[in-house]
Amino acid sequence: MRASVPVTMNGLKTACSQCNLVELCLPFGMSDSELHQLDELVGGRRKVKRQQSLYRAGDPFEAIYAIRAGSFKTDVLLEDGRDQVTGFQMTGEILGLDGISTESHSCNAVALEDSEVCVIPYAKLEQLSHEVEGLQHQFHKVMSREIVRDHGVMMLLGSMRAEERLAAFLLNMSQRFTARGFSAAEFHLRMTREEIGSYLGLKLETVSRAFSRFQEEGLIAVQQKHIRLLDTTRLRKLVQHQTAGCGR
Amino acid sequence: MRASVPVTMNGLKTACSQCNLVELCLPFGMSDSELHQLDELVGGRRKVKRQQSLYRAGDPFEAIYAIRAGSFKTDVLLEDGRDQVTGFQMTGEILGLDGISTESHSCNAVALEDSEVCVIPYAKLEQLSHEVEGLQHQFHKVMSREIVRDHGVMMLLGSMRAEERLAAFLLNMSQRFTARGFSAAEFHLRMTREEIGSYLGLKLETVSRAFSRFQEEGLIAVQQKHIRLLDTTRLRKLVQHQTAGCGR
DNA sequence: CGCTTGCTTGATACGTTTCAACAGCAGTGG
DNA sequence: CCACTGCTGTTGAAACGTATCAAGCAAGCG
Repeated sequence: MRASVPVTMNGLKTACSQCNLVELCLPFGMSDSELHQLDELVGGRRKVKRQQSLYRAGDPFEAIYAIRAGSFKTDVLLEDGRDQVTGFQMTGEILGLDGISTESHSCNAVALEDSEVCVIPYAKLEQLSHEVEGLQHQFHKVMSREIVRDHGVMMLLGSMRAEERLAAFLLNMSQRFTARGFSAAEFHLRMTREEIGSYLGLKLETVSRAFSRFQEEGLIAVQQKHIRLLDTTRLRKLVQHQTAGCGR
Repeated sequence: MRASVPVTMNGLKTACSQCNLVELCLPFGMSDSELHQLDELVGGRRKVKRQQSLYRAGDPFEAIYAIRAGSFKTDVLLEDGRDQVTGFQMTGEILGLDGISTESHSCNAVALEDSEVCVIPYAKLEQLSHEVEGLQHQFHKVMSREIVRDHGVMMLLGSMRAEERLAAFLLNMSQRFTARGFSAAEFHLRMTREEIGSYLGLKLETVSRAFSRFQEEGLIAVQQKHIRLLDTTRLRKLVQHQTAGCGR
């Protein structure tokens, strides 16, 4: 067993075994003894200020990142200026998996608020995967989960209407806040209407209108970025396309 | 080194070292010696007839599949009957990665023509990943590539118009046929207009109209499912949104 | 305080869906 | 062999949802 645990400049331990996010993060489900074997996994921490990027498309791929605090968005840019937000990430979630395939990142990861990540050098992850039973499997699960989530977004973008998309988005957010010990019914969105719109394949005005409509109908209470879900049952029904339906 | 190589009922070898699809498939980039270590990887082959499914959403996850011959689509179904094609897969591509996360499949994989896959038991893959340097990394690349591809589809669904989507689809198809040694300019689509539409987030009529429009403008020649690309340059420009653009 | 940024709301324009009719082709069976 | 049937694809006209353009409001900040 190792004697020392890596320490950041500010003196904080970076060991997974000391982290309270284990059950949300890469080491989920691993035994205590396995957890201690991961002490070396994290190369260090990195702070990222709001609006700054953790990595940009084209950057060489060297590490993946576990969000320790704060939140991020990932987006892809087209030459003509259009961009598409491909996801929002919260604490415990893993960033940078897109980089493995070409050894350079294919999207930008931008902090939505002042944030901090654990840097997990990919070489170290591969190496430890050989030694620590369970790490490999857990890592595969993380990647697979990202694929499944992306399929969900494709479903949303490909076959839902504006209000259904927003309802699905809000319920997804609520569920993820809940998993982190926050209120399921009341939360603060860190992203702008434009970013939500980009993620949902809508213009910001459409997002705004959908918010207003939900509020009129008593489904939610909106105050800028602060959201309260008032009727999750009806919200859930919306996603499943109760409405007679036509248009797109 | 092993003496015997697994053999299917019809007497065909299932070893990757004997397969002509290596450079498209999971073992891509591996050394000859590594390749021989993979002889045990493939548990067997399985034939899937047109319209039949390789696995269905909810099925327990046990193996991933490498397409040996033929092609597939994957799709997700919503309770209300709507479905979304999440991808089309060709020879050498890997199916079933979505199942790792929850240990059960989250989508359906349906053969677009009579096809055959190599069954790769996931337990065996995990085990061999420990032994064979390079397999683990290659597998990660395959998963990462799927994530990157999905982001591309999200971009397409979220911020392109009908004709841009179809152009992107055709160019993608062309590129994949080329990688398999087929003509880049002339190919046969295995999927219906409805399936293309579902994948692109459009109705089949819209897909049909876009095909007709491309034909009128001399970009392509369409005969049912047989497509000839006549002007890939202009097709490529279309994707990059040359058109002034409004609407969605 | 004026400035900027993010959000809301309205009127109009546009692209895609919807509904509907029809054509082409394959498979079936009289 | 040729109706018959079902499936896939094409095309047109109208309806609908979302984008666009534009104006105004609220909040945050130097």
